[in-house]
Amino acid sequence: MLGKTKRDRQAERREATQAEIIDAAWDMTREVGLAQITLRGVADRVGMRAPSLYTHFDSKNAIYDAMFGQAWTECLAHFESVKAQAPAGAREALRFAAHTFFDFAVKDLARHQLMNLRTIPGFSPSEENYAPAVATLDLARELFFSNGITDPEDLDLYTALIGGLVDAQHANDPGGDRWARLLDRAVDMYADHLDLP
Amino acid sequence: MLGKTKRDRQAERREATQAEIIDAAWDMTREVGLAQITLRGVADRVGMRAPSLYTHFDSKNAIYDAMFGQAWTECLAHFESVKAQAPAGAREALRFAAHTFFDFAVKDLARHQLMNLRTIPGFSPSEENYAPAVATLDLARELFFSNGITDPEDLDLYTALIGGLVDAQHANDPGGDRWARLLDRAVDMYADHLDLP
DNA sequence: GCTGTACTTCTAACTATGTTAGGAAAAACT
DNA sequence: AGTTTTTCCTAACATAGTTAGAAGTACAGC
Repeated sequence: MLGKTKRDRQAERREATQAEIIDAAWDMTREVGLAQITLRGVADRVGMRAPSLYTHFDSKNAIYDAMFGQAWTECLAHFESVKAQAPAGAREALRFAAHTFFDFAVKDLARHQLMNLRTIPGFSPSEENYAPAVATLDLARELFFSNGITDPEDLDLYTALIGGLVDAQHANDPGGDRWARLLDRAVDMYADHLDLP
Repeated sequence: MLGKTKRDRQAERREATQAEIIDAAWDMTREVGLAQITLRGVADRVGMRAPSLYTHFDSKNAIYDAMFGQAWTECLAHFESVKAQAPAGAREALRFAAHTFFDFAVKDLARHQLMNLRTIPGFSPSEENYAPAVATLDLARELFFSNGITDPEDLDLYTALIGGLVDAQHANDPGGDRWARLLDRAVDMYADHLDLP
């Protein structure tokens, strides 16, 4: 029997090519840095010439946009994959979430740069590729809710706190742990502030 | 009577020209954004052609470097000018410092971007122009010391906390106050954590 | 006052990069 | 088989930072 819906080989190949292009873009990013990738370099890695990339992406920023979406989709998937392992107590849950995010951010600096820092001049994510970032935050919101933390400002304070530690670590001691080791203390401070058990 | 040391008109003019150039660079920054300034644009504003700037600065990044130094020098001066107004209690002093820094950062986003965010690809400040940033942090360290907070980790946590709020405000709600209004709460949380009166 | 030296600015040009125009080749459809 | 659509190419443009080398300017010493 044939597949129910006839496969669209053309669309499949197109998607595969696009995936190949962003993979190549990540490759080059890890070699030369996020801002230093060039269309000619990316094209080389997939055996094309630069202008051909325009068949698949409207601009260089559109490539960044796709990378942004992919990174946050990964992040969302990661959070969902460890969601079940979240411990029971509110305090422990917040600590777990903090570590999950922090480790993910520190694991790949270029990725973190694209996801969380406004580092590419002129680039801002499209609505479409911003969606998984929103979804990830929703997941955090959910976790907070299920632990009785419902005030949006509480979550804002938490994200600023954890984000501040990540950024400080990234900017002032990359590869080290000067701020990483403050993470548990920070979460405890926050949990105490909310009178969590 | 003549001045004791003969004036070096050449050096004077040179410095004046350099100052004019960074002023023009700030001008253009405020019009088009920090990353979008061009040597030709800056040169135009001082009645020159782009290559002439190389008589005064080694590269575009050297101009950013000078701007960086100037911005932190301003910041240091600002901190020193309000230092005397710092209130007596430790908690109040921390709150005062937080507001001073936060307001300074939010007042000029481009400046904050250059001072605190790694936003210009390939640029990192020279030792020389990083000095006023270090001096500013020393001032904070001093304030902490004089309020009995001596553990370096305590200061690290504080800077990450305040920096996190600034960055969150800047990235997610520029011009608004979604994180700005959490500032006092954050400082109180921190002060409670350190058992400050 | 003239002249040589050092400094400043200029024009012309190079290189790298994102991007567009328009045509050839490949694939898909009828 | 012929037509259309899609993909990729070459050629070229515009903008940017930067370099080379000539022309102009300021000033010290004779």
